[in-house]
Amino acid sequence: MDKNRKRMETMHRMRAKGLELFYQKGYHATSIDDILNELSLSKGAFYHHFKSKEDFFISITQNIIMQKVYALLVEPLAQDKSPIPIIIDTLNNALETAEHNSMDCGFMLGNFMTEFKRGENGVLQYLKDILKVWEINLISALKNGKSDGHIARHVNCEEVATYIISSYMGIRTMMASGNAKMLKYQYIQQLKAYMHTLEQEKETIY
Amino acid sequence: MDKNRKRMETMHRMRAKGLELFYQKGYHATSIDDILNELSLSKGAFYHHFKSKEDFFISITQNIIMQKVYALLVEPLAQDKSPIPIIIDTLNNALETAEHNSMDCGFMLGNFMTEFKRGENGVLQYLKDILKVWEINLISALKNGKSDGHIARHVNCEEVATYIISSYMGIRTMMASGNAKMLKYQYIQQLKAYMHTLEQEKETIY
DNA sequence: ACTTAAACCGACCACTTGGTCGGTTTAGTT
DNA sequence: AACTAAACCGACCAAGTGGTCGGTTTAAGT
Repeated sequence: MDKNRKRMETMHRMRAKGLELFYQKGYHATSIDDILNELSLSKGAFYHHFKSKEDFFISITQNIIMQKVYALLVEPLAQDKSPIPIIIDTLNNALETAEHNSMDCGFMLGNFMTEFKRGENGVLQYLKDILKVWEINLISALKNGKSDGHIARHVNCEEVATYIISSYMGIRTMMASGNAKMLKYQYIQQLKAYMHTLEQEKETIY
Repeated sequence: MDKNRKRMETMHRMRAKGLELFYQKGYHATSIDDILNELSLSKGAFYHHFKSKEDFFISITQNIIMQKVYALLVEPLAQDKSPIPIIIDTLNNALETAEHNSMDCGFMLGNFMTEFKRGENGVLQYLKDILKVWEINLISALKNGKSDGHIARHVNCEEVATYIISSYMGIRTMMASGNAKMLKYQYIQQLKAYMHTLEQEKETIY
């Protein structure tokens, strides 16, 4: 079935360009025609593949945004060493990517959560679910670090995960408004300081 | 001139309702008619007082948002004791307000900065300026704390301010998506832990 | 009472929006 | 080559959108 490949290809092109524009200009400020014009595709093609603008966005969320979050923030956590340097490196790398992307517009998940904050809308739940995956994996990495003696026993991993996520979401928003390089440096310095306070004191082990 | 009072009154009603709706639904998703209908005012009245939707929003920014940020985040910093409990209390209080407001939709400044992130737009600058005021006052409070021996000399106040602001912006975004109470608790616990690592060790003074 | 200038009204405009639909092209199947 | 079903086109629509403008009401100054 070559038809099916064509279908997938077209849908993917639409999703990729859709995400690009939604991310740059926001969901409400981006029209379907904006996307279609850049792809030289028609309304007919769009509504053949997606049943509405919202459905389209949800499809982007689950197909592309989810992957990006996994690749950038979740998978790097699965290394077999102390979670403290792992988390620092992961966030540092994520910010690096952002800093050197002149089109960076902040943390996708955070931006869209802000735009879809009004309750009833189904979209918000999908975004929250993805964030939850990150949170769970962060907590899990921290707990493993505790078992392995890298993190002090008194540390509350859930609290730490929340604190890390909040600071990351915030710094990404701030970086999107300019001065990314300095903000990133300042953030990472303090993240390091904070993370190292979670460390198991070496002396107390022996 | 009673005319002038009338003018101010009407403009203020428009701004207040405008901010309410912009904050709830977002700038692009809120039409001028939405605002006007709730106030039983007409397009004519609106464009008599404001030259455009954007001008209207800027006016809201400088008249209301700025005041709110001052009252909630800047002025409380001006107390004559260690900045560590001051900052903790200030943020705790700001989150308290948010938590008990069922209509809470996140950190206004952060939300609007996200929505206006595309450069050219003049609006972003006004928002950034307000955030800058908070930052400067935070730094200043921290530096005073250093002079007064409450904060260790090795602490980099600019970095700390950035880290505090980023975490606050992030947690507000997260709280707007539900579970506010627990998130607030977790955040404050870790904020305390972090802030206390900045403390001047009592022993070293004597 | 009359004037004047504001505050305000609401019909109107050009334009854009998300979405529809009858039709045409394209590519596998027989 | 004929058939079929998909992928795709583009004109069209109703419902808004931000913004305009000629007119009416209101209230202060004289």
